[in-house]
Amino acid sequence: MYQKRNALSITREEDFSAWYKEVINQADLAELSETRGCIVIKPYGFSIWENIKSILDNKFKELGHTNAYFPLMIPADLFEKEAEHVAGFAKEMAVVTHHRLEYIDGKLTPSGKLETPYVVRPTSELIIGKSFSKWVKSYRDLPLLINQWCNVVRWEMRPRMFLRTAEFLWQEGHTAHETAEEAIEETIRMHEVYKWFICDVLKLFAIPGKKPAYDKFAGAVDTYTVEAMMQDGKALQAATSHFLGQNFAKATDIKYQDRNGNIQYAYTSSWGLSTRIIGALIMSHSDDDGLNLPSAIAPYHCVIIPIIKDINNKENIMNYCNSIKEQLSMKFRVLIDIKDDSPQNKKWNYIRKGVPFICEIGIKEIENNLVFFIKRSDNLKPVKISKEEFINGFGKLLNEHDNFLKNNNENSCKAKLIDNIKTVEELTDYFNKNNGFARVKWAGTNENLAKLEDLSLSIRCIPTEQSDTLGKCILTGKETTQDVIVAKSY
RNA sequence: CGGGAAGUGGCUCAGCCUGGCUAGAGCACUUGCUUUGGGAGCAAGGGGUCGGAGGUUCAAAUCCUCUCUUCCCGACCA
Repeated sequence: MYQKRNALSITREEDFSAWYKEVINQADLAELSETRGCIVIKPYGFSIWENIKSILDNKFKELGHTNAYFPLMIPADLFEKEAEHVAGFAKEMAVVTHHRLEYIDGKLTPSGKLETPYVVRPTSELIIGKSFSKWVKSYRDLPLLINQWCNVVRWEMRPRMFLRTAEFLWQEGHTAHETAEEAIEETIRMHEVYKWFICDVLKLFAIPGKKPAYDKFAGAVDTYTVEAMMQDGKALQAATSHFLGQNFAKATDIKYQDRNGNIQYAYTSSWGLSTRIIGALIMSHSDDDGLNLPSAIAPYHCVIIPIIKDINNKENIMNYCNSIKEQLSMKFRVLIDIKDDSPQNKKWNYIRKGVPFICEIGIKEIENNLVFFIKRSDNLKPVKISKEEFINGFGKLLNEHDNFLKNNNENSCKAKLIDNIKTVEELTDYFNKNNGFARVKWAGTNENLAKLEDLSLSIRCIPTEQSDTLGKCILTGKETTQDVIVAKSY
């Protein structure tokens, strides 16, 4: 006798953004902090980030990059060197102006004003460029392939957990090259890495492409983006890679002597992925029962809940659980939850945390050499199979889990990917009732962009895969072959 | 940053309009007993000074001013 109910108290249908917060809350990923606009990433949430970090870090190293660390605070005047760059970030910089606190009238007051203020890095092109300028003398020093895992600060006006916080964690890769071709090649290589990570590893639905010129990174020549679609049809910029040309090399004086003995400016690239991707994971795979995680980054692949009704069976049951764990632990992340709590509570907690497989092991399983488990991704389907079958087939089960997530997400997103819109009127019509990605023609000029802004829409990217068919620009009517993706975004 | 809403035990909220007994409820927590394979029940118990500062008043969670924070819409945002 039970009532069918969801693990969360609110559904996506009722209120998507309240649901989003509830998923985070119930899965114990993060909480608001004492500091405005900043979150505390709790252990379970952080272990997801650690898994993300470890996969990407290995990939970066495989491709020849090495990690280094640069200062958190950047002399503010360094930003004067790159006009476009500073214009892009000036409005959201935290500025350090004092180096001391004093009690004045019983209140802690900043004192010791700095001659030159510092900004807390919003990104590190300039400070890293300054180091590069010392490290690069000859073409033999190139390419220089550096990555940094760190935090950055952008004073955002409207914070949202993981999606937009004043401080966030990310990696930023910075490279310097002899030629523009090599720097572009590197930019695209890293763009491809992100595409692989986002689509193949995290199983998100995303469209890779280039940013329109007016929307590229401040100071870049070209920006490549992976635009992921969330369940509500909105776009989330999941990772970007920038070809910086010689702009930052000139600003920070990265010069080298080329093969002919001439002094040249290097060509640079930069690329980054942040904790925002955790927001994308939540908004792509989670459901009304909470989080649902792809195996690559799930803190636990399997949680085993011992069901001990009779204390005399405890040892037998624990031995059985341990033997399953031991055999799976070679390849998989397994937890036996021995906390003193009811098995039902445990189960529903792990459902909300998105553990792919939750096993319940009691005397019935032992007597019949079985494993009872539920599949998180398959509508909490209960399954009973032999212990050997479970252990030997666990890799396959995880694959199924991942495929289920991928297909489920892909199907729901593809339904929101439309390509039959030809006019602003049709666009208005569609977005009045729906959200999604509209693939439309755009001639590439900045005319009439306000028509999109009025609909709270923007050009998310110029997809790498183009249809190469001729059509009329949705904004100007000019003939063009160029396809772009138009959507609302986070 | 503009418009709107809200801050009361860990969480969700009632009380405020019309100031006045000891500030309430549900969930969570603790203890005990009975339970346990689709979210257990009963009983007892612990925990809040009402975001902060100032003001009005004999008296403030309640009225006034300022301030901080959060949420929603927008602008902004690689």
